[in-house]
Amino acid sequence: METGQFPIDDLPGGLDLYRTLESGQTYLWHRDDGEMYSGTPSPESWYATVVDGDVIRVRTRNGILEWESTTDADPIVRRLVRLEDDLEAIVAAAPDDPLVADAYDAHRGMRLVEDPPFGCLISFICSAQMRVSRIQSMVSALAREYGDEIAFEGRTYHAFPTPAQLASATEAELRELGLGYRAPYVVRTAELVADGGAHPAEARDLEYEAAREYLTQFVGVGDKVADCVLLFSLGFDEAVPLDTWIKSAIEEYYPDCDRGSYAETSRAIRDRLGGEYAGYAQTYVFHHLRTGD
DNA sequence: GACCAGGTAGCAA
DNA sequence: TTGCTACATGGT
Repeated sequence: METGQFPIDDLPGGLDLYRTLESGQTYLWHRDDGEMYSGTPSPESWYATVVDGDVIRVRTRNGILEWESTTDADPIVRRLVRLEDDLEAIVAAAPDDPLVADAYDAHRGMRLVEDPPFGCLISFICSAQMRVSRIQSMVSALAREYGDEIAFEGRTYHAFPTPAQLASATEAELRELGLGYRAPYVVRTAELVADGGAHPAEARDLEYEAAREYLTQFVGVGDKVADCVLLFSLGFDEAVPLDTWIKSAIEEYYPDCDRGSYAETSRAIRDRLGGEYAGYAQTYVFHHLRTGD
């Protein structure tokens, strides 16, 4: 086992793992001590994920971010929870807006995540018309049924399935796991990636709106899911997914940003939320409104 | 038993 | 292009 740590005090803006990993941005982590999204974790509890076959566990205790892994996870942890982000500067540069300010104040230390592209893509295909706790259980089921098992420190972890592993699933099997009408979307998208027809990571090299358009070629991916993948996996911090919560926020707080179409409303709200880091503001507002605190 | 959840595909006009 | 509507499922 390899281990390491980061002093959180050295991170501008800090780090709140609970808010970062249980705010509905990522479904590729789980808490070792029980179910996600059901009560707050104890300070002792670990969050675990599998990246490229390596188990990575993290927790924060006494002002220290600790990790344990099957490999040298230092650079991986930095990337997954975006430790390099100057969160303090991002908050300081946020638009002068009461809702955004309240959201940032209420959830100090929440960072964006950077999920692996394929897992992120499938997660958000599953997310359509679903509550976050159920998305988590659907993604966990996919890992349990189709992903590699990896033993680490007396526990068994499940990697998110590769495109080929997921493409081997049938629609009927995935319906059995409770994916409902998303089942064929997941299978067809996995097949497309497994066959080499396209890969979500290829969107990284494109300009923002072209990248969003690129991602919609995957089955089950519309503008909103595409924005989630751009924001939570591909480094497009300006992406603002227009989900039900943000739409109601637009209706209540930014009615002039409602331009009818997704593309035009997206431009208006991105501009309103500060442009470059609009997605950061969106993630805080989403979490703030959804949790009510 | 409605109503809702980080929406999208398919089709008509 | 834009505007419907069907689509699964579990929790409140």
